[in-house]
Amino acid sequence: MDQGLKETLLAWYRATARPLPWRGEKDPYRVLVAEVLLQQTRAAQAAPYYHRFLKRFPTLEALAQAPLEEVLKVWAGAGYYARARNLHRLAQSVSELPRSREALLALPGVGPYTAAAVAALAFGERVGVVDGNVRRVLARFYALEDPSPQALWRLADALVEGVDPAAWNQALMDLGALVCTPRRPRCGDCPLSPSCRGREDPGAYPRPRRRSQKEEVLWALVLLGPGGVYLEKAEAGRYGGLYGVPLLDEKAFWERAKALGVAPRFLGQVRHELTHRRLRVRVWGARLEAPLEGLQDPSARPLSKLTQKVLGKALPLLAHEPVVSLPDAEA
DNA sequence: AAGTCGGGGTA
DNA sequence: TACCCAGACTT
Repeated sequence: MDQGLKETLLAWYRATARPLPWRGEKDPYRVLVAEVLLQQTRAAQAAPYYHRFLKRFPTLEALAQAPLEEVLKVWAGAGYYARARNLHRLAQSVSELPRSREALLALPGVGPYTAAAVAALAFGERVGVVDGNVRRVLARFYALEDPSPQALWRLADALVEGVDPAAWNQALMDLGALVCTPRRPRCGDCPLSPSCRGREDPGAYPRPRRRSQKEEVLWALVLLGPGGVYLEKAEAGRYGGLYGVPLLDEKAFWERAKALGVAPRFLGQVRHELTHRRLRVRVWGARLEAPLEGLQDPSARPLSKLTQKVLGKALPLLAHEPVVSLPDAEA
């Protein structure tokens, strides 16, 4: 790509840039928060969380001093909760963000993309940034069916010569998001189109990755009693750090119901889609008249969207359920 | 290298 | 429905 074409893309960017909340931001902490939120997340989806997060945790120090549960409450709904846990750990591990890509890469939750993005956008380091958009733009421009990450990073680093790193990298990402889209790219509006080797068959570059989606059936136990809903905190792994109703396979579900001494009834089903899983949750519940350790107010805890769906199904039904006496736990 | 981790948008 | 999104970490 010659210098003239780069200038053309930069001019397109100046005229077309999306007015995103973090656009032009130079404060490294705020850039970091944006980049972590943007991992595998569309800009439009990340934007409201970006505002909420920075209002509640305006500085690295404020984040470090907050309890993890508070951090997760702000993150709740955004998905990939390890990002929030890692960001919190990061804040507690350094008092100031390092200024180089190399040093940033050592931080928890900061991989090649985030390290390069913070280095280039906040500190102006001359490094290329490769995200899903840039991968697609470069694969098409150079007609690469299955480019290796190493090849893409080398290309991106080479391309940032002679341009402003912050503007250039964001221009490439915006081009991918607005024009060089995965399907039906708008080649007629693309400033790179005259030199693009993939223009005749953009769908071929890069080759689509197929992913399998597995079915998973889970059983949810919703107990409503004095003091609220029975919630437990998930450990590491899926929904780690968040609160939710017990979500188990069939066998464990009945064991748990027996251990808690409850006789739940079927309330309905909830579907939930993840990238690699198709969850079908059978929702069972009961009302309790006696207090039970673990009954609490769900709105006071960080909850996943899945838990919100399950509660949304169960609570209206349980609210009309007559209070039944607890069966004997030994029965 | 392959699996796992959320949730939502698009064609 | 299938694929993807301003990826990172574990196995």
